[in-house]
Amino acid sequence: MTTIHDVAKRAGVSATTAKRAIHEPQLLTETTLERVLNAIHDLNYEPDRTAGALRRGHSQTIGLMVGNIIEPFFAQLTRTIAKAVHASGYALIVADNEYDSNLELENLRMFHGHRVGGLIVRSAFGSGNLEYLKRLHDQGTYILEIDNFLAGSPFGHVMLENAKCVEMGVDYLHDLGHKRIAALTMFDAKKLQDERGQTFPLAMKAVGLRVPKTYQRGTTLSEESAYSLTLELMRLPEPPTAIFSMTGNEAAGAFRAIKELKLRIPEDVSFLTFDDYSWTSLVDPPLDVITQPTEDMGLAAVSIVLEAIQSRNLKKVVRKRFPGTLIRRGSCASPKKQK
Amino acid sequence: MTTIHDVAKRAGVSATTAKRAIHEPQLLTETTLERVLNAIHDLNYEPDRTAGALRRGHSQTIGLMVGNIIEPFFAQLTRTIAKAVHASGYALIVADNEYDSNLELENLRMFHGHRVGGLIVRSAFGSGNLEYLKRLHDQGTYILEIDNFLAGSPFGHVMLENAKCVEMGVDYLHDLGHKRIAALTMFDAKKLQDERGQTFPLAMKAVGLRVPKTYQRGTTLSEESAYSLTLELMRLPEPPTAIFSMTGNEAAGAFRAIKELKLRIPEDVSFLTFDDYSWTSLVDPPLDVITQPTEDMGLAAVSIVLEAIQSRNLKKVVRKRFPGTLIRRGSCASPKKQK
DNA sequence: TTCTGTAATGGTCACGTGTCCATTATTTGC
DNA sequence: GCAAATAATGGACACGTGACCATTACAGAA
Repeated sequence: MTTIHDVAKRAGVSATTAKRAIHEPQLLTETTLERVLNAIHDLNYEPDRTAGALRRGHSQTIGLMVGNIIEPFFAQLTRTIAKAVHASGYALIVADNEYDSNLELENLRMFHGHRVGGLIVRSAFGSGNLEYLKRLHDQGTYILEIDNFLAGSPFGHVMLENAKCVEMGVDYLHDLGHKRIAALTMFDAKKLQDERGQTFPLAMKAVGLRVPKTYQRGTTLSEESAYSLTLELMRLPEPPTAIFSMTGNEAAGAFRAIKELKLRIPEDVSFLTFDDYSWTSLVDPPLDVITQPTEDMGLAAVSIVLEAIQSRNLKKVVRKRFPGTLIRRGSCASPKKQK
Repeated sequence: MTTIHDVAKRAGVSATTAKRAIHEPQLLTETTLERVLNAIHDLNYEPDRTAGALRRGHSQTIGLMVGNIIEPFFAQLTRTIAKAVHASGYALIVADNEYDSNLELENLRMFHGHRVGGLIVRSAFGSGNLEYLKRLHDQGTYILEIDNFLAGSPFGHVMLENAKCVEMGVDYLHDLGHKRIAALTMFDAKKLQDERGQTFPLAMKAVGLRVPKTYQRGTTLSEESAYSLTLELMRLPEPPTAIFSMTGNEAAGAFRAIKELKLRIPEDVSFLTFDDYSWTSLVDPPLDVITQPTEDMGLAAVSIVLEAIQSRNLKKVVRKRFPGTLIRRGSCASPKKQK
């Protein structure tokens, strides 16, 4: 394995000087610098970051824990974050918790073992791992939550303006004349700290509507559970005239169910969902969506984390919110048109 | 930072004994083992893997380089691989090359710097980085290609039976009576080492058909280029009666173009694509697809890489192929029905 | 008891780097 | 032309671990 000593030898300088060519090139003579850089190039030298990490106390590595990499929201986030992280010379270690606290804990241990400098985390529900996150922080890892945050969390976060978005959606449907609106979300909201689920009943109340008990059944955020919940909702004696899906993932299941019931959108039921996934504009009719500035959120997260690490200010807490945008494509209409 | 020495002190044993509790517990007395494990638990000790990596020569880390994390095929692959890798106590560092050799090289350097033990790579086209991969291998990283492989590559790979799948697709369309079949793929096949693109003309020839010059225009594998290519193809004086998309990514663009031209599937044009992405069964009509056993391929890749690393046999070359499956949903029909 | 073999535990060192302090070359001020 | 200041380079050491060798404890055979 080529080391800095090999480089130094070939360039005819000391190891310290060779190191400076990498970290503090302005301290070297032009000719010395060139000699070292040539040696680095000739030998294909690449500094051993595992050694650097040992000396420094943490690796030049950022951990990213998402809910489920397959969901386009997280895939997009991962990609944006990976790119930004690499641009700063850091590596990105990725894991997903599958919304499960136990799996999450295992992955947190893994991040701990690798002494990641920063951790961007989309926590599983349940907040069981907040203590471990605090320990990680005490031990030198900068923590930033993304997309949601744990109750009582002392850490910063980057999030969508969930409440405003839900209000926007409810207002939109209410203005169209809908009274029976069902949300696909987790309804056990107090315990689960899901802003969208928590806001929905409040937003309904604000426009003078209420959520029937029969609509208050939660999903587990999966496509399958949204599918079966939608089937049940639409078979009620008084089915909703509009369905408001709180994630793009659930939307796929709900859409499938509506198609299967041979219901027409928007004639029989209006459909609105979070997340502008590519399929939402390919289906018939194209769907109305509330889209998130995923890329901006990812870049913001990386810049917050790297700034904190590089300034060695692990105590800095940044909390940032991003607005969503409603895109109308024709899947929501006035219920008067409905039979 | 808690180290093994702190653990040893608390357990009243030497550091070496404490280490054995982790690596060779069978060598210790039951009571000694228990004392050490308790100390580990009490102190929340997590071994510093950066130190271990320095000593061992490589980190307990696998690198994964994919084309584009956003594409569901790679997202699914990433997830499967991440899970399997974590289960063996390794971490996964992820990067994507965006099909660009320069970006790929930067990421390879990053992997090199982190001394990854293994690398699963979906190379960008152009094979410009084969030399760097060979150097990485000489230096101690086990390399496995996935989804494609570079011309002249000495490494193992895990791939779909691309030729058989293309033949299957062409046979299917030919049996339905199609003569004018257009493929959405890269047509500069010799240079670009794309099995699907290379096989298509051969498979056509095998059933007595030929590919008109006007159909021999390539895409860049992106949704956008497939969109514009499809527009052009369908506006030809003799447009194809069937379109065969070689990736799910391109299928989205092509489908969008067909919809925009108000053409009906399958009445006006039949549509067949690789990759069973979730939207393909949501649109109207649901699409006929050739699906890949993505999960199996990911698991196979991880097991090959970990086996090689753990047996310290970096020279082992494994080449494994997986079959694709044709799923018929109604987007392909006999051209007789077409106007 | 004494010897021998094995089980159990302890000690030492190097991995390659980043940081700090020390030394040598060169320029500046008078 | 010489001291003082500054620029440029060199040397020493510790980070926490895994690998290897060394030592001690103990059981069984004579």
